[in-house]
Amino acid sequence: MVAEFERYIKENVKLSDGDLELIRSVAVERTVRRKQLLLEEGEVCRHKIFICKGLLRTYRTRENGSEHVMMFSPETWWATDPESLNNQTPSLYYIDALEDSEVLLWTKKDFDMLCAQIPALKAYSEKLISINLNLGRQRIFSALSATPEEKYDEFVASYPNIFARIPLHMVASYLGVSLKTLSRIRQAQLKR
Amino acid sequence: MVAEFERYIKENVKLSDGDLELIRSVAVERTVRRKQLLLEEGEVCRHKIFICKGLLRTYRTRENGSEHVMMFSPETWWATDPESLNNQTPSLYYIDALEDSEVLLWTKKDFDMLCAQIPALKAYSEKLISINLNLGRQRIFSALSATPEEKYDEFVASYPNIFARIPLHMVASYLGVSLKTLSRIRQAQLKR
DNA sequence: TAAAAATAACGTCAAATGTCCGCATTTTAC
DNA sequence: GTAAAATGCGGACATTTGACGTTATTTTTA
Repeated sequence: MVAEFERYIKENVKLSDGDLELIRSVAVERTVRRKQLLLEEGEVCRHKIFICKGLLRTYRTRENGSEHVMMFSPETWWATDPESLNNQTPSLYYIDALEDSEVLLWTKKDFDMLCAQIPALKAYSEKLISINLNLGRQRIFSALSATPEEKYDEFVASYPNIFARIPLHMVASYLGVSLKTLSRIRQAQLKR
Repeated sequence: MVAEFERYIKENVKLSDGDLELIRSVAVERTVRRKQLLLEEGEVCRHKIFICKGLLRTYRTRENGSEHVMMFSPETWWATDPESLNNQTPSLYYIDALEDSEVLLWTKKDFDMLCAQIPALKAYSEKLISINLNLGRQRIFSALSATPEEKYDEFVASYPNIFARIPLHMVASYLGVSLKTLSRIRQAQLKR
């Protein structure tokens, strides 16, 4: 399971063998079964999660119980609730597995230590944050300005790999439209 | 004009007198008239902007010319396009002044230098980024799950100060609803 | 101060969207 | 292997929303 992470991290961060060993030494391996939760609302998020294999979903609910998908995390991506993790406050999010998955976990304490020891990792971590910020902005703009069909097309084009692996009602939830609307869009596109 | 910034920064970052002087020495003061642009689509964003006085708006347009407000920045807030600033790529955004404003500007180069020299500033900058990330997430969740009326109520409650200073059609644009819908909501609330 | 622009409400109408329902098919779990 | 659950389509209906045009009022600008 660690092999996937090694490949990923070597591609993205220039590390000495010692650095890599250090990072690995504080990582915890874990397998997660489909539908299993890694984080629950109200709980304090304890880890940064790297997905070696599988697919995670981060979502949030409203008082009425409706679920709203914030993010999908397939292999070689990360998942966590940074707000809860950094501030040690109860999380508003759920993270669960859409497929049986293999993940690596780091506690905040250990990850902070790693960043302090390994400047290149710290820099990469900052880069990821900045990418996330941009993706978030893009999504807000899309939510404000795009039609449901445009949102759908964007999603399929941006995440073809993920798209094929998740049920449509979760795509709808991610896009902020009803499954009904998504069905209609797909029907209309089929007829062309 | 610098006085506002001094008060702000002293409240939030522990700085030596020398640090403060250094930060000030590379800042450029500028006054902006209402409707004037500080950043235009296609241009590379050159500055981090601190608003001492006034109100800025960051927005983006679609091919059809529609405007979508990403952010309002009143006094003691910041504005910039981090993506364009960091990567020196053409921006997708406009930044303009909704009121006659007074701002301080730092180039990326100078701000990077400041962060390298002053760890406390770097840390604060990171904290701001993380706050922004959380606000972005919150807004996405709201876009996905809230009704127009809930979005409106949230906005008024969260930014009462800003709300009173901007035209309703810009509130509507920020919320991602039409002015018509916003009018209806307000009328309905008046009748209660 | 007068003309022009911006702002926001309102009415009407058509289109888009959501909710609720059932149904068929596939997938999952015991 | 079978029962149960999940998935996704479709119809009917009510509601919401947006587009467009009009008007009144306020604000800006020359």
